[in-house]
Amino acid sequence: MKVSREQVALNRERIVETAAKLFREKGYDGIGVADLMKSAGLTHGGFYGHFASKEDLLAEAAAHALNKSVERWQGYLAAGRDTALEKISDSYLTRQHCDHPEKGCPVTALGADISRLGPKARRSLTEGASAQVDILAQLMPGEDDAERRKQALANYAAMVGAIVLARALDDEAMAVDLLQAVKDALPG
Amino acid sequence: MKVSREQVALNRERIVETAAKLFREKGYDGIGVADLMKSAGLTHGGFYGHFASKEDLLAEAAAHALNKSVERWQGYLAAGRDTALEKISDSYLTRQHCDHPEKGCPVTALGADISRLGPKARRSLTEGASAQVDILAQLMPGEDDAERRKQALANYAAMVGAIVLARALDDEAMAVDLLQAVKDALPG
DNA sequence: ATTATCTATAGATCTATAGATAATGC
DNA sequence: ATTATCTATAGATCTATAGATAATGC
Repeated sequence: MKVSREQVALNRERIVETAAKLFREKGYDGIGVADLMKSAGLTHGGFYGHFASKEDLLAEAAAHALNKSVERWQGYLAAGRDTALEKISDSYLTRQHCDHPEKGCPVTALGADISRLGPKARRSLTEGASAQVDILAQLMPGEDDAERRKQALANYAAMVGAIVLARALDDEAMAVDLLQAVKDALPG
Repeated sequence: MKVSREQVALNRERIVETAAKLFREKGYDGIGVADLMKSAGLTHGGFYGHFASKEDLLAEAAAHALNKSVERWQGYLAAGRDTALEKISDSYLTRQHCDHPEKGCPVTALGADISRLGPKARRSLTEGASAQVDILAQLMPGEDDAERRKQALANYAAMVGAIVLARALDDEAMAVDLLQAVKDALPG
């Protein structure tokens, strides 16, 4: 039942990607290690050869998902500073994002869970959020870097809050209004 | 072991208040019915005489906590339209609020959990959030009601996002910057 | 007599570990 | 020979229910 080193690496990556999806969809406590490994095509007991604990996996899964998000924003930035903010906002502030947490921003789906967990998971989230704020800061108006970073922080908070709220609301019209209000409040 | 009708009502209220505190502190899945009842000074089995399910209790606990928050904001509003927004922001956008989710805004502590639960819990959150947005709308600049509501929605999202993010961050300085950035972005 | 709370438990989870198995890689 | 994954299980939870108990309120 041993597999090649290459397969080990693929299995580990598969566990991380499955976890990134299922944790965002169901929350940290909403999916167990056994079901998660089953989704990844492996058995329960094999998990602990790859990770020391479920919490360690969350830290890695959050980092993985945040990295992909950061890379996408960097792509928007590289494609042109004048359209990047619009691309970010058009992908982030949508019903599509609300309806698919499993593919969306880990901060909105897992922020509250992570705030109750240990330093590893919180570090992953902090690094991802910092990177996203840094990108936003390059797209903000402002006299100096400090002012642009301040604008980036405030607008990032609004984007995160809009998705958390819109997902929890039982009022479709209000959710749509909320997304639009935050979109229209962005600079530019 | 039967108690008076008055005591029944007090016990029920005690369960709701204990739940409002513990759910916000530990998350919906972070506290069990047995421990919750123990904290309220009752036994596990007694719970199901008061509530049909754990999820029903969350809906009631969230409504209870949101009502208290709404009443506080209404108090600020009644005390003077010119200082109300500052009072709201000074109580909401603080480290104190970040450090004490058990006494804080239920949207920030339970929004992600509630978005995965049934209509009762989501309805409670929607009604509370709507009431808070209505209050904020009265404190926003703008030509007409629609414009003020739009401002209120965007600023409410920023406040919610700031707390969710600041709690999850592993970087004290960044958390403080974030709270200040949202505070400074409020109108007035 | 009614009923709110109690004790006890069913049945289903959960994380983590122990030891067996079998394929890789020296 | 080493080791990645497997099966099986320990031990601790979890929600919800059944039936006993004892105090209220007719």
